[in-house]
Amino acid sequence: MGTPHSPRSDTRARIIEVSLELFSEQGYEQTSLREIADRLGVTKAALYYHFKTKDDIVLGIVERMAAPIDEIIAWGREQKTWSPEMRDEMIRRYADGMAERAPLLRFFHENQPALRESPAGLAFRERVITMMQLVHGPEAEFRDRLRATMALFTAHTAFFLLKQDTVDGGDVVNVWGEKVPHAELDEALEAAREVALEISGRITGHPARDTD
Amino acid sequence: MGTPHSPRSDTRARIIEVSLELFSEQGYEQTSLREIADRLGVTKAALYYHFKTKDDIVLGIVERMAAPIDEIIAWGREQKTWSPEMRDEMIRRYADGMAERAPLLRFFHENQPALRESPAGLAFRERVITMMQLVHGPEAEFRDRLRATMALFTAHTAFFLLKQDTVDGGDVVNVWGEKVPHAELDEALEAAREVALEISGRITGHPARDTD
Amino acid sequence: MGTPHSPRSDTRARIIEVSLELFSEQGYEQTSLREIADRLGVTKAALYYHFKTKDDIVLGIVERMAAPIDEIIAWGREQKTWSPEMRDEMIRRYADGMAERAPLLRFFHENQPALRESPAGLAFRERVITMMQLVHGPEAEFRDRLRATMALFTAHTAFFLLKQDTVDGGDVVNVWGEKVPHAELDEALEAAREVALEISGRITGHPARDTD
Amino acid sequence: MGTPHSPRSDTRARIIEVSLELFSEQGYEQTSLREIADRLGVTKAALYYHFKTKDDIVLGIVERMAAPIDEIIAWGREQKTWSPEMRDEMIRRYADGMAERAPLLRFFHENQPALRESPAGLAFRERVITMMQLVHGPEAEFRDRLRATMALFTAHTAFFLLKQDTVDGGDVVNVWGEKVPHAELDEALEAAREVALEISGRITGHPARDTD
DNA sequence: GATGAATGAGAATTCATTCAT
DNA sequence: GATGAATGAATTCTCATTCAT
Repeated sequence: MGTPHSPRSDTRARIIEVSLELFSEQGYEQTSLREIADRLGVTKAALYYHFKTKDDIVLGIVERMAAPIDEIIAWGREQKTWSPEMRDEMIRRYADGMAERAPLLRFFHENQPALRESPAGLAFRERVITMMQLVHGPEAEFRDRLRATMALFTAHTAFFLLKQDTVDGGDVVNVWGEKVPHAELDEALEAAREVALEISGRITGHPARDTD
Repeated sequence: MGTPHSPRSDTRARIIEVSLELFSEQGYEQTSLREIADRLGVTKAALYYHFKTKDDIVLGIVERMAAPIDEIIAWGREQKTWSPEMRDEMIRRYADGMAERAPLLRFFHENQPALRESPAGLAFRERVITMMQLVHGPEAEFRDRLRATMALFTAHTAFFLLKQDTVDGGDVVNVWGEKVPHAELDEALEAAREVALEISGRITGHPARDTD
Repeated sequence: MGTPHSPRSDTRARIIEVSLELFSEQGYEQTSLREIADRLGVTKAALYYHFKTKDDIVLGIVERMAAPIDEIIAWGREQKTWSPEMRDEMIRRYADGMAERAPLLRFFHENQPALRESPAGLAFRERVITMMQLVHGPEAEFRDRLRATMALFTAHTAFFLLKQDTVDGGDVVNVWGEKVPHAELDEALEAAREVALEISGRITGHPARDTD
Repeated sequence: MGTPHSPRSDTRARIIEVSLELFSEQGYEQTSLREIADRLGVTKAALYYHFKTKDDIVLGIVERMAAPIDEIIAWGREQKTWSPEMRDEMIRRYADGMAERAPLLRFFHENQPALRESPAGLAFRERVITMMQLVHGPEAEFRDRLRATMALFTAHTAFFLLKQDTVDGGDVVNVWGEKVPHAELDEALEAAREVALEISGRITGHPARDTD
């Protein structure tokens, strides 16, 4: 014990991976279980061995993918009092590693109607709200809450503006239809962090009070 | 006689109204034509008398509802050269009247996967892109384009944060689950305009050049 | 009176014309009333002013188009006794004027399942049977009945083999995909008559007996 | 054990069987998937487990049923040069076993409009054309091509003239409404072969040349 | 002589889900 | 761990037909 001595079924992991990929690209409703199964080279029934329902797959996605966000939240909670420095550090940590987080965020962002009622949707929404509360601090007024929201959104919006629609092999095309050299991607992430901090920088907050 | 002959059947208009309502509340995929027909007290086939396809209803929605946005675009185009004043005026006009525009924006915002390929989706996306270009001006760099995007998003995000999920009769509940007195709504819109202008205020642009 | 002094509605006639055209090209089931109405520049409801049902249009077609066949039948009945000469004259008369008759025959030939039960279908089938009986004469045995059938079929089969699928403007394309110069059409009709007579020529019949 | 394991589910085969039966009796358009499913005692969805589309069922029919025709074609191709003997042997082989082939031929013969564009229709039409080409030999003139067509048609026309519409229990009724004793059926097939050979016998062809 | 608006019935198809093996 | 076969419920859409105007 201690050592994971058998790989067991990595199918579960692959289902999660592929599902997120497809859900994020085409949408939750637009992706059928057959499609997921086909891409994995298994049958639909196999999916049901690992997950009770389609929605349950989403729950699996959240569980496996939300860890980095939970870490940010955990860090935020550790800081006993809210401060502008902590606020900006939250934003920075969120903006960093956006590249890996993007599919998950895109998925939840663009599939609100399908997920609104689902346990997975609720689980995720809760995290987002917590993040925002930590950014704007306790008892914030509407203006600050809005700023916190927009600062966080900015990070992935930047990413979607450069969303990767591969056109004729590997080219990144932005939302305006222009081709984007790969170099710009880093530049964009840099810009995202900057603009997000601009927005969060206006948050006044109540530094004196507790985070919770 | 004397009175202008009333439109023989306003069914078409009512279909558009009800559809937008349902699409915006529940999502495009989650709303079936049966539901729309039922709420209107007609049969599904009646919908097909007025619209060739479900997607065609969305096109109808865009045509009837996008007029105010087209007006803003038209105004923007009239200004022959880009300037910070014009930039902010665009934002102000967009933020005003957000209350009526909200369902349309929410609908497009939350149903991207379903509309991405559709004619209606393209028609709308085009408008959004044009709006953004007018806000950030010609030949803008990524940072400014991102700011323009976020400034516009801020307007309706503010609205969604206060989205009206009637719980137990008529109460407005915000995204954090708090009940919101109606008074706050105006306050929120005011805040939205302010924060949006904060963001757009950072756009440098190239004032010398033409808008197009 | 006596002179047709007002054209009245020629719409009825045009419906019949266009319907036969479409039914013959695409099939009865494959042709919707909307299609017919559209091509005529009227509404579906207008069709119902002139005909009680879709099937009634077919009846109209038969009534207006079957006259030449009725003439052949009438001629056949006038000949009090069956004879090889009369047999061949029937075939010749049938083969002549095939060009105009073709759409009607094609229509009935290719839409059997749809017309089997319909009054129009029965009305037409009756004529065909009568024609065949006149060709093979009374109390014929199966072999002769089969020959009569094939002789008559030959006439329009020849036509279908050269059926007019206009490819890139006016070219006639036969069933083997070859382009056919217009000259060949007359040649084909000539061949049809010849082969049909070859087949009917084998019919022995019972010359002594009455036609009926 | 010992016995070859029986095919797990013969549903696919039964779908093909029943579909051909119904398509041939009532026509392709006139037969709904519900009807097929009902007669099989399964649900419509079960059909979709085995076939992607209604048209795909037809493809299945062709694949399973066209084998005997393919064999005749294969035999024809083996004969390196065309000859009157080969021509007549083709006809004989085609006429034999007409009893089993009849539903398939009737189906394609009477449902041309529905199948014209479909893959299954094309697959079948191709076979028919190949058959005809083998019968009339290479570079035939129109007259001979027409004769080949009619000779082949004769075989199943004979069958349809005696088509089995069971009226009041089991009686065979021909196209003229007469009851037909079962004995006549063999007689009819014999007649069909004879008349078909009469027609093909007139084909001159170009014996010197290759079949292809 | 015709239209605009609507309907009822039914069609093909899709999909998440189940279960015996 | 997974499959093959099947289901039930729904969905979009089409079509002939009706009828008040």
